[in-house]
Amino acid sequence: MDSKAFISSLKDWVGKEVTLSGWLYNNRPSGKVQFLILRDGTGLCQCVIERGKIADDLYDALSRLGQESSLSITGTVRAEPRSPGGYELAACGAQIHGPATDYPITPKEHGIDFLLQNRHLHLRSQRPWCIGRIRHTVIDAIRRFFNDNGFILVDTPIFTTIAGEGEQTLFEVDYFGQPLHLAQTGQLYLESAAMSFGRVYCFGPTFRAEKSKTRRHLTEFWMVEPEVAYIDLKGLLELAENFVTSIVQRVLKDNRCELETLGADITGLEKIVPPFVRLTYTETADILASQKTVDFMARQLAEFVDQKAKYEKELADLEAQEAAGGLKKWQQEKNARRVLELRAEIAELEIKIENNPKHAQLAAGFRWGKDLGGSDETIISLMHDKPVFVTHYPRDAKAFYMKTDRSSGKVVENFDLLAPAGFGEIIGGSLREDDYQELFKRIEEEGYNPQSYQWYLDLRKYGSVPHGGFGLGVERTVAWITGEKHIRQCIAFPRLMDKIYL
RNA sequence: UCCCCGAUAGCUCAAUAGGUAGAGCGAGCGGCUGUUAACCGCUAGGUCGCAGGUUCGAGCCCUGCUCGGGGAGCCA
Repeated sequence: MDSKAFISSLKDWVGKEVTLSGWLYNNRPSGKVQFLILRDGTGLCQCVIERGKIADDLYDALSRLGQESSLSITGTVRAEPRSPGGYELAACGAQIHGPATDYPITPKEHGIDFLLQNRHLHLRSQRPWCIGRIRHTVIDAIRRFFNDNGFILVDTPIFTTIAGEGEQTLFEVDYFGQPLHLAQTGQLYLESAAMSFGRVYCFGPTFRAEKSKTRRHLTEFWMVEPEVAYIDLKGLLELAENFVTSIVQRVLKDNRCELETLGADITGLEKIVPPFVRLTYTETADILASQKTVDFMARQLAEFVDQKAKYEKELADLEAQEAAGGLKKWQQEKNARRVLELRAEIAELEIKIENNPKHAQLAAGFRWGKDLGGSDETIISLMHDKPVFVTHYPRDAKAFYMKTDRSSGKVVENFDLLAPAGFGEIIGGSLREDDYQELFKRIEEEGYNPQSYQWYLDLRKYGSVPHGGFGLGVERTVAWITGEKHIRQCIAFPRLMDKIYL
């Protein structure tokens, strides 16, 4: 008797006969035995097919089967360290469902454009699979954290009339003849819900028409936003650090295997526990313009140059070996692979070497009053191995709804959270201006029409309370945790500036 | 909107100083009892992004365009 099983639970089936259904990941046939790697969505398993144990014509059909053909294999489970998941299947039967030929994505390297053109298939590959599973954990941890801490979920509208940040980064839509735009934040709606439930959060897609072609930007991304009544900035920072810590700890617990496959910095993630670093904007500005940063950037540059020289030497050595000849075929192959890796690393370093002086110059020229740029955030986050809160930005550089710090008048009670090791911003948040007159003034200063904000102003008219919240970008969080360089890999179907593949 | 880089076989990349295009993978066929992006042999596969120009001769040099990558601004 055989039973249906999933690869992730094979440890419970050792010695028993089961049927696995999935897709062919790779096949290594030989005359008398073939090793067939099956993936079923829960993992990879090596299936051993011996000639004689199954019908000859089935054996031959299997050996000719193309990558990603769908099939079921029946066999006995046994522990086998040489199999990807630690267990293998000694096959006694198989059924081919959908043979595939010429699957475009091979086990070799591909360029990013090709992979995005084939994103519908690329999702089956190891890296997207690992990242997708971690994303699932991150989202589950987010919901659990808020649900377990007394937050009520409020779904805010996607078609909206109201702008959170500046007015220029919105996607306009024609709503039965009326111009509307896609939500770039649920925050303003959430503030009114917080006055009902006390602690609320919203979680959904967010749309921004920013023309940013960088590895940190998508035009459609997922953001979770908590909003809390009766909270001060100190409380908000504590909430944020407990929140981020809970996400990281959950991934460490549930997805260690995926993190290892991806080559993520697990020891770095293990350091993510409260308290995080706290800096004010003013302190940050001083650091950026200081000799410390000049030295830091110089040291970074020297490291890059040094590393590049090392890679170049290795590359030259490999090429010399190649030219000398006499290498075994497999050694040539291995070298060729390393050469590709080295070229990619060198290209990456060249970009860093090129950007370093520009970023150093931007930092050195930093003057109080400017918003922190992406490169400035990178520098600060590179200096720490824990997340960094930067608080109290200049009022003029920030959105109208942020609460002016009453002790200075020039800064707002806000914060950004920078993920460590150079990743940069994953959270932006603030206390909200809760005084009617102050808020009205700010709306006018920004040139907005107060009438559009009538209901928002109402919240300050009827029982206003100190309150605040923040937004965490899911893809950025996933990219930081997984060590993925580009956030387009952290969502199944990314929307990029000027580009939608599928 | 601005700055930098790139486009050669289905894929990833080579082509020294301008001299009529190569490798690996993938595909097809054959071989191999345990492989780990297996290995060995053979076969097929290219209008060098597009349009001009320089030259006896252009993948390589020049101009324009298209597409892609990275970065600045802005931000999650």
